[in-house]
Amino acid sequence: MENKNKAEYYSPDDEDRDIDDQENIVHQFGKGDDKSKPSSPHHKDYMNIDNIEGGAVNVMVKRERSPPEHNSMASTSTHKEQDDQLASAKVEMREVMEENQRLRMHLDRMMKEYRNLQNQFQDIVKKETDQKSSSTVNTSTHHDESDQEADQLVSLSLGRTTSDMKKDELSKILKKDKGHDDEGVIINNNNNKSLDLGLDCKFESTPTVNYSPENSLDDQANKAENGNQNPKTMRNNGDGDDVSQQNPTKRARVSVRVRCDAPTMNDGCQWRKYGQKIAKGNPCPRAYYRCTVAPNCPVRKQVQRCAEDMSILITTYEGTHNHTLPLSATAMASTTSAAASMLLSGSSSSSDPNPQVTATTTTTPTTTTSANFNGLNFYLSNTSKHNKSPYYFPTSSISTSAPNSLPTITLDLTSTSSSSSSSSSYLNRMTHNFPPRYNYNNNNNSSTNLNFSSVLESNSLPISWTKNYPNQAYNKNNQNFGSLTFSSRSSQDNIFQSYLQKNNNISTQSSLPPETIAAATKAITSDPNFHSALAAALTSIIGNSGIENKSSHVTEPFPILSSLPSSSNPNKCSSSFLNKQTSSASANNNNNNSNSTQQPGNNSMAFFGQSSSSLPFSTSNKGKSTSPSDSTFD
DNA sequence: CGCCTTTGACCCGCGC
DNA sequence: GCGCGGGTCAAAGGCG
Repeated sequence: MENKNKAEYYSPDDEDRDIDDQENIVHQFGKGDDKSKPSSPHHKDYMNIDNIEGGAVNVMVKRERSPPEHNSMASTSTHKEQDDQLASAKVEMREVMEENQRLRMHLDRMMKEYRNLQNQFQDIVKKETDQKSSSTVNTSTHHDESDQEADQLVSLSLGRTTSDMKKDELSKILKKDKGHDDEGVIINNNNNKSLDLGLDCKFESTPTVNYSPENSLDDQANKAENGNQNPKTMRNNGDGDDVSQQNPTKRARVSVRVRCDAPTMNDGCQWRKYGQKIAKGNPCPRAYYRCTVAPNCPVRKQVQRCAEDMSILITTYEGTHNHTLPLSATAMASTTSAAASMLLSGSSSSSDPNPQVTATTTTTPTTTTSANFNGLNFYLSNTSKHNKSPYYFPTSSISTSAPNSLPTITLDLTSTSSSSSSSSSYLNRMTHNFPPRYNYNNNNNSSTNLNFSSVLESNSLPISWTKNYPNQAYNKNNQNFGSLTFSSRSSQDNIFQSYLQKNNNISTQSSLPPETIAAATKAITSDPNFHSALAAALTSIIGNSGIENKSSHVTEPFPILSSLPSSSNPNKCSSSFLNKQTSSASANNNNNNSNSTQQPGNNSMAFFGQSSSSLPFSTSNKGKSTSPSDSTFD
């Protein structure tokens, strides 16, 4: 039974159909697809309200038609029985529709509240920034306040904003920034860091999205330097535009650790290798790549095997794309944005201007800020002081290193969240509280699979951020790379719980202690850093069709399913990043070396991407390397 | 032929 | 000032 089919037969738009129409649906099902469904002769009709998700009411009634030559008595009783069951089905349909209505109302209310809060937040920010700018900031910092506010508006106002910082910290940073070149621009960049997270997936419907991978730290700077930047001049001009020369406090690097057999991790972007070095302390060479999507793109990445565990690939991204990215690249981009946002928001609230996290797995007693979105570990260490650990999730490991010029955050996708029981259970609980729409597996293994893998184009191990389920498919070595979880709760609780109550299949997984809900709600609502990451993550998920998409159905609280793949290219998903695993994913288990799998289509659901066109994640580009240099480490 | 990787040389920052 | 290490350049060669 494919959800796609369900959606075809009964979409949220059809809610206002009358019952007769629904009967038609019923008959359609009866005639049609579900040949595999068992059909009991004693229950010739059955209704399976198996998935009600954000208004996507899926009602399936299978009717086994009686042959016309049945005797009249049997036929009469059968008809009566059918009528009864039809009536009950109608009743259930009404209930479902009512539930759907309630959910819509919930969503509307949430959106209204959100907008109100946004407006209030903007007011506050404006007041604060006005005060600050009048006292401590020269006029150059003013110039984009309106833009900043607009950014905040679009980007959920989350992340590192001036209001996230305490006033003294704000003024510290502003003063510090004033001491540097390009201060005006940089300050604005600073302010835009996480703000741009929400802008990364501008609500366009173009096949590419604008992306600022590392928080758009220097988005404007990059734009400014557009057109005259080449590697040589970058290196020599000393304007501070070079990645390596920028103010460390204004840049962040995101290091992604994954278990990957392939030389590099296919993140969907196009890279060109420009150097390789043997770094001290690591026998494996470090490869340097430059983004080649746009000629002047300053983004670079370093790829290196972990010395301790050669199966771990450490990819460090640095810089900001000054161009639109292929959809296949936006997933990683958004993720790194979220991570960098957390890093910078953390560092902004810290007295240490250079929080440093390495990509090593060694842990130190140093305090760190860590976050884990259901196993996606964000290491955010700070060697100088205790931090607030605003998003503590127990699976996060901690690492710090010798000082480095650039703050770096590590997304550790290698750790198995199951290894830390408390957190995994906690996170799983959180994840389970998604409405069933996110739990699209037939087996109810709600695996949110975030997949960077380049299955098709290399032998890379699918780098999946999978949820930690026992029978989680698709992880070579049974590695769970964690998953990104967006368990924003609060007012959604009601919705989700109602879903869960409605759905017996899932209810077994959904027992959520109220304290957990409360804790999660509190964590989410109280911490701006979490907001930031969450915003980025949600932005990633929702993509263009998301928040601002007025035309999207109200029945789509998170308009993801509107992008349910129907036309995806199943053969190209080299960076199928967030494929919702379904039962079909079991096939992926068998295909670590096969290039024909990991299809985001059909039963899979891609989280990242704004439209169905996003699903193929096709990055194969002849002659261009989306997964650069397969021979780097050979 | 164009684009890519490779790889030695070079540049630069930092610590001593 | 010197050495070290990280990062980058750019010529050479490979590949499709």
